[in-house]
Amino acid sequence: MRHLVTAALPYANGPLHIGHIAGAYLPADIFARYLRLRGREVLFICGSDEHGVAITLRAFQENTTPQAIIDKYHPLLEQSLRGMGISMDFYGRTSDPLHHEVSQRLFLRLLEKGWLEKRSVEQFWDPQAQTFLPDRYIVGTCPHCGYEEAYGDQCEKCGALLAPTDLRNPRSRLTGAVPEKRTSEQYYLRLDALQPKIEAYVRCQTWKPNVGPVIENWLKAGLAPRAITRDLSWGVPVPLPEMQSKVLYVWFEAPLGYISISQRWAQSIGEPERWKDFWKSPDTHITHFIGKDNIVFHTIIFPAVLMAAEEGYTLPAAVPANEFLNLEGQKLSTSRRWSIDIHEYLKAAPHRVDELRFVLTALMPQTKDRDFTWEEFATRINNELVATLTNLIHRILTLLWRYGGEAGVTPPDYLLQARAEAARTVAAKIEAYDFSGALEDILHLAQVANKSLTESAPWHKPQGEALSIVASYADLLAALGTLLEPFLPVRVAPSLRAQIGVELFPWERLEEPTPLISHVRLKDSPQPLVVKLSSEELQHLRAQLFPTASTSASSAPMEYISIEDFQKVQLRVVTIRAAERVPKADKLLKLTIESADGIHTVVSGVAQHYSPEELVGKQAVWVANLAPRSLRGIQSEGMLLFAEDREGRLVRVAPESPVTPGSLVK
RNA sequence: GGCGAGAUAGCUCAGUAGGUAAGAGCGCAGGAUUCAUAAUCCUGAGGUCGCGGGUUCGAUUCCCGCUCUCGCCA
Repeated sequence: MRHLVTAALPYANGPLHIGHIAGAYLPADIFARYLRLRGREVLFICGSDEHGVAITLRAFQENTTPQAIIDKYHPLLEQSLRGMGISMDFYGRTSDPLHHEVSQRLFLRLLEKGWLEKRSVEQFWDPQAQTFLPDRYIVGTCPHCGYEEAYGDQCEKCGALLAPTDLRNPRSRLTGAVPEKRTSEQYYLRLDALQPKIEAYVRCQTWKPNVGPVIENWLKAGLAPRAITRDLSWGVPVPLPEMQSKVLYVWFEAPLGYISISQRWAQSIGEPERWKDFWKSPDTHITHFIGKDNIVFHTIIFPAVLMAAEEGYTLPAAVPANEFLNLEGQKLSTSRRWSIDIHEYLKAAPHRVDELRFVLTALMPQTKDRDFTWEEFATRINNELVATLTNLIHRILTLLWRYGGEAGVTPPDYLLQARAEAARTVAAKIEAYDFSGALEDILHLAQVANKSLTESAPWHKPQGEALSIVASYADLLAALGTLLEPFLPVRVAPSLRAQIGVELFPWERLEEPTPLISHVRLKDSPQPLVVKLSSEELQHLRAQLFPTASTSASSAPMEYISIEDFQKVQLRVVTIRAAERVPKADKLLKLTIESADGIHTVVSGVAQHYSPEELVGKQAVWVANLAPRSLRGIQSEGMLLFAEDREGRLVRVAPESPVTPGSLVK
C-alpha cells in the first residue's frame, strides 16, 4: 500500500500561525514520518494556494500586485513549514504554469463530460478598482434601520440579513466608488446531478466523528450547482475563447493543486510519470489533513470533480479534519493580530522547535476546539516534556557515563514488553489519527521506566552491577530514538540517537520484545536534550510574540472604567531637559523633565529604543501623580508614556505641536 | 434566523453500546528518595458529569425544553 499525504494548501496572503500547524501540518507530518518508519512508500506534498479574490483585494488595498503578494508569502510559508520540521517531499504553488495546465484540462474534461452548465448572474462591479466585489465588500444604508455602514450581506447594527442589491446608496468598501450592477455568464458544476455518485462514495468511507455529520448535513440539504468561474483577472484563466476575462474559481482549482504538485514532484525526481502511482492507482491511500473549515471541499466537491472527470483518479481515503485551536480563549485571527505567527516564533525561539511541536501535539484539536495558553505552553514543556521524558533520558545517560559509559545491553523482559507494547499502541493511535493520544503513550512509557529505574536503584549497587542495570535501559533509549522521531524530529530524536550511537530502527523492530542493541558506548558526557523554560524566557517570548496581551486589551473583552476613574490620572505635557543612561541597566534612561511646577526626575525603560540625545528637548506626556518609586537607586517621579507596537517597539507619545511645559492632558 | 458542536475535578481534557470503577495530566497536600534539568516514585483530598422535565427498576450516559459558549450558513 502506497500513501499520499497532503496538508491543506496555505493561502498565500498571510503568515502561518500555531493554529494552522496544530490543525493540519503537524498531524500530517507525524503521520508521514511514522509511515516512512513503517517502511511504507510515502509521498507528502503541500504548496501555496495563490489565487482567489482575497489576494486581489489585498493587493489593491496595499497598492501592489497580486504577484507581489504571493511572491512575498510563498517563500515565507515554505520557510515556516520547513522550519517547523514539516517533512514535505515537495512544496509547490498554484501559480505554477503546470498547475494552470492541469486545472484547465480538467475544466475542459468536465465540460466535455457534460457536468458543467452556463448561467447568467448579476454581480456588483467596482469601476475604479476594475473588479467584481464580494457581498461583504459593499457597504450602504440598511433599508431596515437606516444604518449607513451596513455590509452587503448583513447589517451589523440591526442584524438584518441583506443582499447587496437591498442596500441604498451602495458603495465599494475598497474604493468608495458606486458599484455597477453587471450581468455575466459563469460555468456551474452540476453537483446536483453528481449527488448520487457523491453519496455512493461518501457512504462507503469511514469518517472521523467530527467530519461525518458535516457531510451528512450537506447531502441532506441537497447539493446545488456551484459556480466554478469568476470575473477576475487573477487566477487560472478559463480555457475558452468566449471567457477571456474570467478565471477558474479558487475552490475548484486549488484542490487540483494536490495533483499538479504531485506532477511537479515527479518531474523534480526525474520520473515524470511517477505521480500516476499515487493518483491513478487503487493501491494508493490518500489522506488529506485539513482544518474543519475545509471539510466540504475535500469530502464532497473535490471527490465530485475527480469522479466527474471519469479518468480513474484515486479518491481521498481519509480526511482527518481537525477542529480549531484558540489562543488564550479566543479565536486566532491574523487581521485582529490575535495570533502567534510561526515565522516570528522561529525567529524568537529557533532552538525550541521540538518544544512547540510537543505542545501543539499535546493540544491538538482532534475532536473539538482546544485552547493554547502561554502558561500551558510552559507547563507542558517543563512538567511533561522535560521532567518526565527528557529528564529520564538524561538520567539514564548520566548514570551510564558515571559507571563507565560502555557496557553490554541485556534488558529484562518487562522492559522489553513495556517498550514493545508502547510501540504498538503509539502506532495504533497514529493510524487512527489520535496524535495527542500517541504522545501520551510515550509519556506513559517514560513514567513506567522512571518508576522501574527508581525501584532498581542502581546507585545503591556495586559499580559492576550498577552499570549492568543502567545499561539495560539503553534499549529503551534506542527505541525512543525512533519512537520520538515522528514527534520531535528537529533536534531531540536525532540528538538522542547521536548520543548513544544508533540509527533509526524500522518501526516493526520496536514492536518486538527483543533487544534492539546488544552494546552501548557513550562517546561524550551527556547533554540535556531540552532545557527548561524559565519564567524570564517565557515572559520574553510572550512579550515578543504576543504583545497584544501585554500591552492593551485591544482584542480581549473591554473592561470599562468611569470618567471619575480616569480623572484620577493627572496627565501633563512636559519637556525633556536632560537624559542620561543609568549605569549597569541596559534598558533605563534617567530623564530630567520640566513641568509647570519645575524640574522632576523620571526613570524610563526606553534605552533600547531611544538614545539620550534623541530625547533631549522633546516633549512627552507625563503621568504626574503616579506614586514615586525607586529604580536602581534613583527616585523616579511619575512616568512618561510610550506606545508599544506589535514588535515591542516603543514610540514616544507627544503633542502634535509644542505646548507650555506642564499643560494638562484631558 | 437556520444548522452544527460543546457544557465532566482548581485548570486542560478523556469517557460512559444507561446500572456499586466517573478517569488522566497539570496544580494542591502528605510521605519516600537523592542517580537526574529542585527532576523521580508513592499516597491522598477535590466532581449532585450546565439547568429543568421525561422514558426506565435505574441516566452523567437516551428523548424534549432551557441557559451559556463557539463555529458554519443565508
